[in-house]
Amino acid sequence: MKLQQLRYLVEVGRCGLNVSEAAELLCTSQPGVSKQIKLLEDELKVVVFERSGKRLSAVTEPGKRVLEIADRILRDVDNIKRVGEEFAGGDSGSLVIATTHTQARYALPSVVIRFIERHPKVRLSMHQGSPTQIAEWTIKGEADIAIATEALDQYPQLVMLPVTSGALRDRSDGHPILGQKL
Amino acid sequence: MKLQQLRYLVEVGRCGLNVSEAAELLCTSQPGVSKQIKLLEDELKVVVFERSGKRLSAVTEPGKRVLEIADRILRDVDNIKRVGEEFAGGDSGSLVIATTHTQARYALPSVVIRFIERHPKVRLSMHQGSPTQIAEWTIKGEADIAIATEALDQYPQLVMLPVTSGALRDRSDGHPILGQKL
DNA sequence: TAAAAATACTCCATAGGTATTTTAT
DNA sequence: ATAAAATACCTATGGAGTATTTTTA
Repeated sequence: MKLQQLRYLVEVGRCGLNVSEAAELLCTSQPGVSKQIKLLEDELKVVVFERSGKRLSAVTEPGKRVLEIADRILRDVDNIKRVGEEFAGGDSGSLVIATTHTQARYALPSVVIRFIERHPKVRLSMHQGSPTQIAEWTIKGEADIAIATEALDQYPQLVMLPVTSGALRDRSDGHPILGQKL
Repeated sequence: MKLQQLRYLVEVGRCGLNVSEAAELLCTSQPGVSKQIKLLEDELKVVVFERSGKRLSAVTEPGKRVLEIADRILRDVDNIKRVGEEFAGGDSGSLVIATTHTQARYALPSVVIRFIERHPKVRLSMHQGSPTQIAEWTIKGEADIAIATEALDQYPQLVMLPVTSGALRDRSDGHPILGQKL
């Protein structure tokens, strides 16, 4: 099994089973993609794509599972490539979090601990206040981000990112800003 | 980046940074392992292993993170290889779970749903009872496994597997029997 | 008939092996 | 003195490209 093969597989899945289109996007040749996909299917002994004659027509049940895992692997490959940048000079500075007492006490501690471990060069500070206060701090630039469950949507000057428990459960690659799971 | 390189990396980590020993276990040559590890370090721009002269002496901080992700990738590679077997003929039959009312209501539903999705050919049935009852059912062979938080350790005829929340959190590859995370 | 997949072949980059040297216990 | 890692070099596998044929929508 080669990582390339997983890339080919996933890209073909994304392109609605159009091998030629996938090859185009991957900057490679169509025969190469066809060949590697077959080799991988042989190795895994799993038919990932149903064929009607020569065209690919559907993703089989086991194929869906294979694509799912392949996708996770490729995301992890991206993660591993980012480790260098994270620990390089760029990953230093300071981050000011404004949040409510509740968040600071319950949701954040575990996240903060991991954030510090992972970004040791970042000076992290937290300011606690009411939802209104933390929003205003963030607007003034006194804080970089505000974390709360209410009131933040009242401020059009702020970009709001949803952090529902559902969204977090579904994102195995972590929150886009926090870079980790809660 | 090649999967082999990740294997080499992880194995060297496991062998206490002894490249020769790792090469032995991997059934390959020491120079090959040394070379591939360097190539990977160059590509990622991450020094994974600290060197004192020619010997490897420690794992760097970013290196720890790389090893962590590499390990996860390799586990997923194993998972993808198992998909074939899971969906092959072997993965059919029936499984009888004996459990308490509490487990059946709270812990198990989500696990059971995923188990059914993943093993569609397995006829799954659940019997609810007291801890004592379910233990006896399992001993008699009326059930295949018993799931409970108490009393099961009283029966020497049963093999007991711990399923504490801590154990589950730490196993990203899932429970040995359930084959998935709770 | 037009677009997409398979087949046939060719090439060359590189993973991995052997032999050897260097270096750290 | 010994065992481990690096270096040098060589070989051969297989990934990827081009050209072509086959197929089905």
